[in-house]
Formats: sequence, C-alpha cells, structure tokens
Amino acid sequence: MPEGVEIEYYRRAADRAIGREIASIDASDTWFTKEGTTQESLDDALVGEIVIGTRRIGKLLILELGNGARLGLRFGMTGRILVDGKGPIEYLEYSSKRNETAWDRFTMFFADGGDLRIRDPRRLGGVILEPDEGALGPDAFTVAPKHFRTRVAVGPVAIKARLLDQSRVAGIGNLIADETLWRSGIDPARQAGDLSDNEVKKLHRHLKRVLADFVRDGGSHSGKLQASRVRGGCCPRCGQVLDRREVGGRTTFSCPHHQA
DNA sequence: CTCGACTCCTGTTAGC
DNA sequence: TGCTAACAGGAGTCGA
Repeated sequence: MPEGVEIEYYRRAADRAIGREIASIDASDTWFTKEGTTQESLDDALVGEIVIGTRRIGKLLILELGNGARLGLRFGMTGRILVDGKGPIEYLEYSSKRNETAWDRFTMFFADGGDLRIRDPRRLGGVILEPDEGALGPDAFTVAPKHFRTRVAVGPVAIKARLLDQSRVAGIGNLIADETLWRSGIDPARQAGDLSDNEVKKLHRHLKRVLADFVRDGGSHSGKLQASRVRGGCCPRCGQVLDRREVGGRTTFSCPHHQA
C-alpha cells in the first residue's frame, strides 16, 4: 500500500543519508535488483560515494550520489524504508505487523556504521541503478490543472484506471484513487474522457486535498472512506452500502448513491 | 499507441 | 486443530 504519500515519508527519512559515505552494499537478493542492476554494478557505482540528495517522482524514490549516479528505490505494496534501524512508518495496511530482518531485501551500509535498508515481506519492491524517469508522468503532488486534464481526462478508459496509470500521473495508488473519487462524487467506472470540465476540476482539487490530508494524518490509510472499504461497508456520507467491484484491475469501493 | 488480462511476490485471514 | 484458498496491490509483460 505505500503510495505517493508514503514514499514522500520515505524520502524525508532518506534525507538522513545525505552527506554520508557508502561503505558497502548488500543486494544479494537477485530478485530485488531490476532492469539489469546487479550487486556488481551497484558496487561499482556506489561504494565510496557520498549521498548528496533525495528526490521522489510518484512512488519512485531516487538517491543522488556525488559522482552523478542515481539509485532508484521501489517499495511495491509492502516495502518500508529503515534508516539506522528506524522507519517513518511502523507498519503498513495490508502488510505484516511483524518486523523480521529476514525481510531486508537491500541494504546500504554507511562508513559511519549506520545503514539504509528496504524491508519488504512480499518482495514486490526493487532497486534500480539509473532508473528511467521518463516513463513516469508528472507527480501527483504538483501536477498542474492543465496537465491533469490533458493527461488524465481523456479516452474511453475508466477514470480510476487512468488515475492509477503511473505514466499519466505518478504517485496515485488504490486508496488515494478510491478516496479522491469518493470525495469528488464520481463513479470510478466513468469513462475518463466523458467527465465534464467541472468534474475534472473537482477531481484535481480533491486529489490535492486528499494528498495533503494523507500526509498530515499519517498515510494512505487515513482517509474517511478507509474504514468502510470492507465487504458490506457503508458510505460515511450517505449510509448506503458501498459497491465493491474490480475497476482498473483493483478492488474498488464506491457509493452507488452519491458517486455518479 | 492503447488497454485489458495475466503474472509475480508471500503473509494474513476466512472458511471448511 | 490444521489445512487450503482467497486476498491484498504495485508493476511488468503480452497479445489483440
């Protein structure tokens, strides 16, 4: 469930790596290194270098190194970041509440004795040297209304599927999408291109509010809809039993009464 | 190019 | 009690 909101927390945590020298890398889980990245390529590019910055595009966290190298970190659905043993999030919705060092899939050891690691029970995350940032759309936190309209509100695809498409706008996951559509009063299955100008504006406005609320309240599980995202759950606004469907390949909850 | 269907990963939980 | 099957969702691949 880490969505753009959680990755922003992770990025802030990763800021604690800035200024520190990388002594060694453990990328021995070869499933976790993606797109040709290997233990050897990481050793060559990173060991002895200093972390000089962090960035985030959608759900992709990027560490910038003194030699110009970039390291991309992905967290899948259950991945957490730990810096010097501490993480910004204790446990994730839909993930284990246990903490097992066996779930550490990637570790960056610093010369000062600390480390940065990804703890991911389900191994859906990954590590990519020089990730392709061009494949991602503009970040959901900063996307302008104009870009939101031209990239998202087009075509016959369900609006929810569009919101989840990282190449359109990056950072929206299942919970942010459901909460935003619920607040906007828009049915997730509506064709993206059929939304009125007013609905598109409303959607964009609510997206920004949802992101701000989720950052303030602790994560993507902190929405008003979240407690009702269970079979038989009722709409917090009108009390109707929520629809549970699959839209855009994801479990989707929506109110049959006020989302049209 | 677009888009739905399928696949991957594995801990948790519902149900028999 | 112990087992199995369904479920969770991010993201890549494939074929129409």
